[in-house]
Amino acid sequence: MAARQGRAASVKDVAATAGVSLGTVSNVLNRPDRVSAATRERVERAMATLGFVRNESARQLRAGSSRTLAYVMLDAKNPFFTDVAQGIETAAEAASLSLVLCNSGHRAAREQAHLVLLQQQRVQGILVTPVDPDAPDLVEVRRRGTPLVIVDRTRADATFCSVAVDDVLGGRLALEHLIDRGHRRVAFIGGPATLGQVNDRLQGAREAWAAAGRPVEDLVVLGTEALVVDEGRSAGQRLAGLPARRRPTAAFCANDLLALGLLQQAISAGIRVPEELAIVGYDDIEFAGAAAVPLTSVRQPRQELGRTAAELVLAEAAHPGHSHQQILFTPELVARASTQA
Amino acid sequence: MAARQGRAASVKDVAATAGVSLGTVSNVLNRPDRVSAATRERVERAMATLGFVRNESARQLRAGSSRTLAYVMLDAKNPFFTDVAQGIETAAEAASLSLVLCNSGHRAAREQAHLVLLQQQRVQGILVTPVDPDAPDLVEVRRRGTPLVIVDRTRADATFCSVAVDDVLGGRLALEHLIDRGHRRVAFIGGPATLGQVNDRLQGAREAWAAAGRPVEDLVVLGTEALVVDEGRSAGQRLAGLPARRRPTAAFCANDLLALGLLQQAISAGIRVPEELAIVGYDDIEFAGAAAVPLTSVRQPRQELGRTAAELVLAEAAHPGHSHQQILFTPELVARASTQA
DNA sequence: TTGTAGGCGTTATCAA
DNA sequence: TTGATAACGCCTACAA
Repeated sequence: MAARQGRAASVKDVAATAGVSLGTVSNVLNRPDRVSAATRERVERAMATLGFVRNESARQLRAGSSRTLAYVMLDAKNPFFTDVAQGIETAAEAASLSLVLCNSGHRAAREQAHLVLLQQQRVQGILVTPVDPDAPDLVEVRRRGTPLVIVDRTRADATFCSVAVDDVLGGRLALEHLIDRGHRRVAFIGGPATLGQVNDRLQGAREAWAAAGRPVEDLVVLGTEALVVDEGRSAGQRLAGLPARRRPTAAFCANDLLALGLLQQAISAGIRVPEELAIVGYDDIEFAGAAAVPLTSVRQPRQELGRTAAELVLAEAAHPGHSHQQILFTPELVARASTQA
Repeated sequence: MAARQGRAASVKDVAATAGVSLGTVSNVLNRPDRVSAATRERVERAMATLGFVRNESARQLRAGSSRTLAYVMLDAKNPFFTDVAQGIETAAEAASLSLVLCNSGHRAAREQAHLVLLQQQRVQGILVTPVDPDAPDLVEVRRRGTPLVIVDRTRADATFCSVAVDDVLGGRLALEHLIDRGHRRVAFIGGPATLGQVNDRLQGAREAWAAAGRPVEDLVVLGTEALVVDEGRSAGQRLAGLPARRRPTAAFCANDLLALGLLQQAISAGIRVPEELAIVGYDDIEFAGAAAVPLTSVRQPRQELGRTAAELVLAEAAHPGHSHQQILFTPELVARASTQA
């Protein structure tokens, strides 16, 4: 058994069973070339029989810092964030750091608990998609010495590095696409308005609409309680309830879940998509292309977002005095059947 | 600034600036009642100004074990596993442990690397959905002293605790449902056959079919390369290509992604669901209910799976000599529009 | 109530 | 090539 009376085997135990000194064991581990082949083999055999595993806490204590990066996700069940995480992992792997994932699930208290834990673990850097990007907690993290980068949000004051996607531009792209296809009456579906992303997308939509010289009242805004499928469905019902001449021929949804709900409602009500109702979503989640009518959507460069964030946090770790950058990525419209007959 | 010449503030630094001894600082941290209010406040102020953060490595080194549990996921992008993770998190939180998530992404080497790291970190226990449940690596983990429980898989020899769902039963439930609804010719869609889960579901389907006295040849098996949307689509094309009198009136797909692909293909080919083709999926992923035609599916108790696995690993940590249990959960059929006219 | 000392496991330096 | 030793930061007896 590996554990001798409850505690795992240590270098000392290995040294004892191999009949060498503790320093020699350490050399086998860290500079094997300094050890003669014979002793090395004896030590390695001892390690195998004892089931020796290096104690990372002790290493880290000695080294003063860990070899890990952390990402505190806003919602582990949202594919958007898992894609971002994958991008981070790529960069972490390249820097031979390991990545630990934490999930706040939209709960500020949980996020804070994770942040404390991660600082205590002396991670090299923290990436976080915060519940509230303007929370003062984040400043405290950096003051205490851990580099921190904000992902998919931006802070009003520019006191942090951050990477995000230009949601205003995304909204503009969506509407320009619909305008190009000849729609003269369009619905924006999304909410609550307190979400920065929703607002930005709506603002972009309005800008494009105005730029095309269309009257404001022809861009109908339907609010939702949340960005979920159900709300898309009920928005669809409200849409269907409008008098025919006021009814939009196209809808731009603030995310794909809303769009899928809307699509489902339309299909079950016998409304043809895109002939009678064109739909544009946002996020281009995996299921967007797999929907009954494949969904046109605004795609964000998710993996790249993560990769870049990881690089920023490493840069900050290397040069603590560096100046903070707010990087804004450009979204891209992916046209599919839901907007073209 | 927190860091004095690169290194973070330690209890010693706090003691120095507060003008007390190191032991007193430790007491403020761990038994505040033993410290007079006045000194405590002085110490706390010192901590605040220095930006003191406990060093978890040092604590852990002294304590001999960490307060964390780990889950090595097979695929972080699959909602099934994130649900399982959420169940684990619930149990971890209840035991006031924190959970770290790792992702193997179906890569054995990556899984192994994670396992090594986690052992080095002296996590209290490891939960893993392994790339290969019969791999010998897993035995080595336990031999080296870290409790390990297998999630959503079972090992041929019963040398580990494991929690999984009865896939044979799941297959049976799906077919019984279709038989109940009068279908006399049914397709099973799924593959590759090397996946244990696929085989089990097919076996269950066959059992139910035989039990209903239906001829073997009326259960048509359509193989797929993988359990993804695209494969479901192409299976749908093969299905449509069958001569009308040989064409099944219902399909049981080995997972929901296949079912969504099949549904999409059917809708675009103008086949009515469920009137001309009934569809049953498996997993009941979030989008199953949000599909164009809401999908009947076999649901697995995902969160409960995770919760139970966490409890098992904690039990094993508490009683290293305990006997291993293979827990098999019961799936449940969720009937929706895709099978009822 | 506060201070002192020893040790957790690892690594690196220095001496043999 | 190998061995002895000190140090990383924290916690807890035990002593004052």
